[in-house]
Amino acid sequence: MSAPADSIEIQNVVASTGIGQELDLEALADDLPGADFNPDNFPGLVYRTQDPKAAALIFRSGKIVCTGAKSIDDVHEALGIIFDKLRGLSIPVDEDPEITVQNIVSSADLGHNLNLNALAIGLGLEDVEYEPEQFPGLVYRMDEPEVVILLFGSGKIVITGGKQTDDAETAVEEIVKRIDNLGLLD
Amino acid sequence: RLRKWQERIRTKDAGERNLQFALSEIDRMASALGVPRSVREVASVIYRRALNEDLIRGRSIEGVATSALYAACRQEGIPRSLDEVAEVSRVPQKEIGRTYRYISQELGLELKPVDPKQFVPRFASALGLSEEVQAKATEIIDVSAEQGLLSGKSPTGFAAAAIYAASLLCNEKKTQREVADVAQVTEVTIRNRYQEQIEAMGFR
DNA sequence: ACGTTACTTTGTAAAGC
DNA sequence: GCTTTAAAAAGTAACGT
Repeated sequence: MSAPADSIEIQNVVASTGIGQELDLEALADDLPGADFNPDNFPGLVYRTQDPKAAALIFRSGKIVCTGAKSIDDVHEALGIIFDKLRGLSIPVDEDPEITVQNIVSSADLGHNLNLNALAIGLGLEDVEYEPEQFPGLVYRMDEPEVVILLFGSGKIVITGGKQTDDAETAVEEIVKRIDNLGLLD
Repeated sequence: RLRKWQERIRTKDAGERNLQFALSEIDRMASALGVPRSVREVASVIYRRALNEDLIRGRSIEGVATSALYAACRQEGIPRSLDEVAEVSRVPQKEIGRTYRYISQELGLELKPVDPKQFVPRFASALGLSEEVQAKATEIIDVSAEQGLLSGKSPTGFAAAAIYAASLLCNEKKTQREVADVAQVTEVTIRNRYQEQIEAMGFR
């Protein structure tokens, strides 16, 4: 018996932090190999780490957004690399900058095909957005935990909007319950 | 005082002109789409509700008017695809879709997903196909939807494939290109849905 | 008729228009 | 609202061969 919750895989973690120091992004763009900085398009400088793979958006204020990491540990590792790189450029970086997880995106597999039409009506049209002409997934906004779940006909799902590691697991257990109660888990 | 009053009148006049503009646009688009007067009236009601609930702030009048018409078509059971609605509107399809989702949610329209069968009479008659083909296409949609093939699929593509399959089965063959043109989907989509549907029907 | 690439949806922070 | 970044899901579309 493989529970759907066991199939959960974190796909992306978004976090924010700050070094407590203003930055000259023009100079940083020259000193950081591989940095992308197009102030006309976007005010942040984009810097990618290879291991772990992640992308950081670095702003003039010293605030940083890290995205693309596969775990919270990877977020800390990637940001640690960036902090050290900045220190290597003689930029003062706070001792242990606070890192806040803002969003965790996970995928999972319910192990059954889903009738999305029946599910849209069963879960309640007021809480559901299902417009297959525009997107093949059914969008379900859950209150507890406060996450958004995308459900597909294959039974594969995406859970996003959570800030805690166990939000996805709680959400999967809850959605399975609700679908099962509707008799829509084949 | 006087200035305040003049502004109220000016605002009221502007609001009145905007409403008239929106309603005339709904009328124009409805005519271009060939939908009955009843649908225009439903669209007008939806637009006025959106106006009363202040849903237009931050959105274009034309976008809300177009979305109201799109919603009205669905509510009345004679849906137009977003592509078709976008063709007669000056608002991009993406914005119509986004605005529709917003007003639908805010007004609690709770419209059920579009049923592919609702496109069959219109697409089939545009292709000059008989009642027999329409009945067959409807049957194909029912059978394949019951077998779970509809989830996530575009209603127009699903209907187009069923009409293509039915035209073959009834010896009134239309090419994939002809069906694709009236349904505004690609031949690739018709091919993919068609393969699944004939298998669901037990043909091969 | 393939294969590849790219766009649709969800969430989230950042600074500025 | 928009701009940018990341990742998954599955469908659709538009390329080129």
